[in-house]
Amino acid sequence: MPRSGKGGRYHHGDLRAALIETAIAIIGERGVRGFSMAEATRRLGVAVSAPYAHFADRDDLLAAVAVQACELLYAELWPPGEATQPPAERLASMARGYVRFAAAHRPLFDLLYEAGLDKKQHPEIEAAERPIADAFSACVLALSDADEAAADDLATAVEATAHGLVTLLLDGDHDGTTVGQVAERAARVTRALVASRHLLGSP
Amino acid sequence: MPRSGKGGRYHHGDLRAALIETAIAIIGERGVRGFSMAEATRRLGVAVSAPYAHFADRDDLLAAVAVQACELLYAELWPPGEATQPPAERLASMARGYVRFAAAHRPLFDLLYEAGLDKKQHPEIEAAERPIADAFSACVLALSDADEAAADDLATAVEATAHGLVTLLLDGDHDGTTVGQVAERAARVTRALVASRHLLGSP
DNA sequence: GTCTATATCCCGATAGAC
DNA sequence: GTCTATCGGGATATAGAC
Repeated sequence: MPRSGKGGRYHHGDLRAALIETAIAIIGERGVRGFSMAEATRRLGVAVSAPYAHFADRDDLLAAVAVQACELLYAELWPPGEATQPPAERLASMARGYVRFAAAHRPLFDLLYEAGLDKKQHPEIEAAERPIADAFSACVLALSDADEAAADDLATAVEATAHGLVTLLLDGDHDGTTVGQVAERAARVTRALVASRHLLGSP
Repeated sequence: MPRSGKGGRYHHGDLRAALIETAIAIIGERGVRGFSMAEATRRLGVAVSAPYAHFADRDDLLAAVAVQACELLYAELWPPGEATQPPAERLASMARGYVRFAAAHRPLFDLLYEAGLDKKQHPEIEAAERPIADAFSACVLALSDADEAAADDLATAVEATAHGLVTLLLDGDHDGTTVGQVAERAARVTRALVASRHLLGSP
């Protein structure tokens, strides 16, 4: 950690990036609600006012972290080279990836679903989420013979299941179950939903 | 609201209950993280120190609210007279009830899954959750020919799906979908999972 | 059981110097 | 772009009177 001595001027190479990194660390330790600008500046050894040269306010910094979270999630869901698999297996693979991402980057996962960020005021987040939804739609449409209503039913079911499994895992209901086991479970449930997708539609 | 005048002594009929009620209201408006003891006392017109005659600290009050939430959820999942339905329908019915509860009592639902309460330090909460898990197990075991592993697979899948659907609904991905529609969706996904439950087991 | 008063701490954000 | 200094606010929790 570069410091130019007590009280001296301090120039970080890239304070903006350092703030995002530190925010992730703090969120990991104390949760989103436990994050504060003050704590971040303390850890970096900069003045409390320094972040405001890079971010308008606390939410603006959290939004930047959220964007990074989306990019990482997308990379985990859609690894290069998987595009050749059949849609059902890609879907199961995405469910696995979702679980793995949440477990490996819990602070980021929590931020996305627990931060209460106003996405209307942070369109960057919506833009970063778009590719994820698109990757999903591609798989699901292929399994529904381009029937959009059926595709939506299946997509919602798979998304909800993966999300729900992760939540239950992270909230401590894991009686010794490992991340890998939960990921496999998500994949199996996804296959089961695909198999009985004809039951998912409205009557 | 009974007040004995500005500055005068104030005796609420049941401050403990009033605090729980007010906490629910505040959580509903500002979320769990937006709740504070100070705000609660302000709304009730009592001194900031008054709650400490009934609760050790902020978490202790939130734990009491969580217990009440569990009782309400249990009542919604297990309405009297439904015990006679076949297990699959009871299960679908519970999924519906879960969605309805979350939508109707969002502050309480959020508290249960977002509060980060240390359940080890609040065994009352675990005790209040027990009946819910038990009601669930009863349905699922009947559908699995008493195969405990299979029962656990199905239970986890159904729980996760209902939970995930609710989360997606509450987090704003409802493009005009109503609570009733999501509840029906949860019921249908549950039936689909029951139908393909043979796919849920580990290989 | 409730009040008044207070101690202690943390936070977000800004102004102005350099 | 970063620092120093500061304002204004809100939080939890305790002590002691009644």
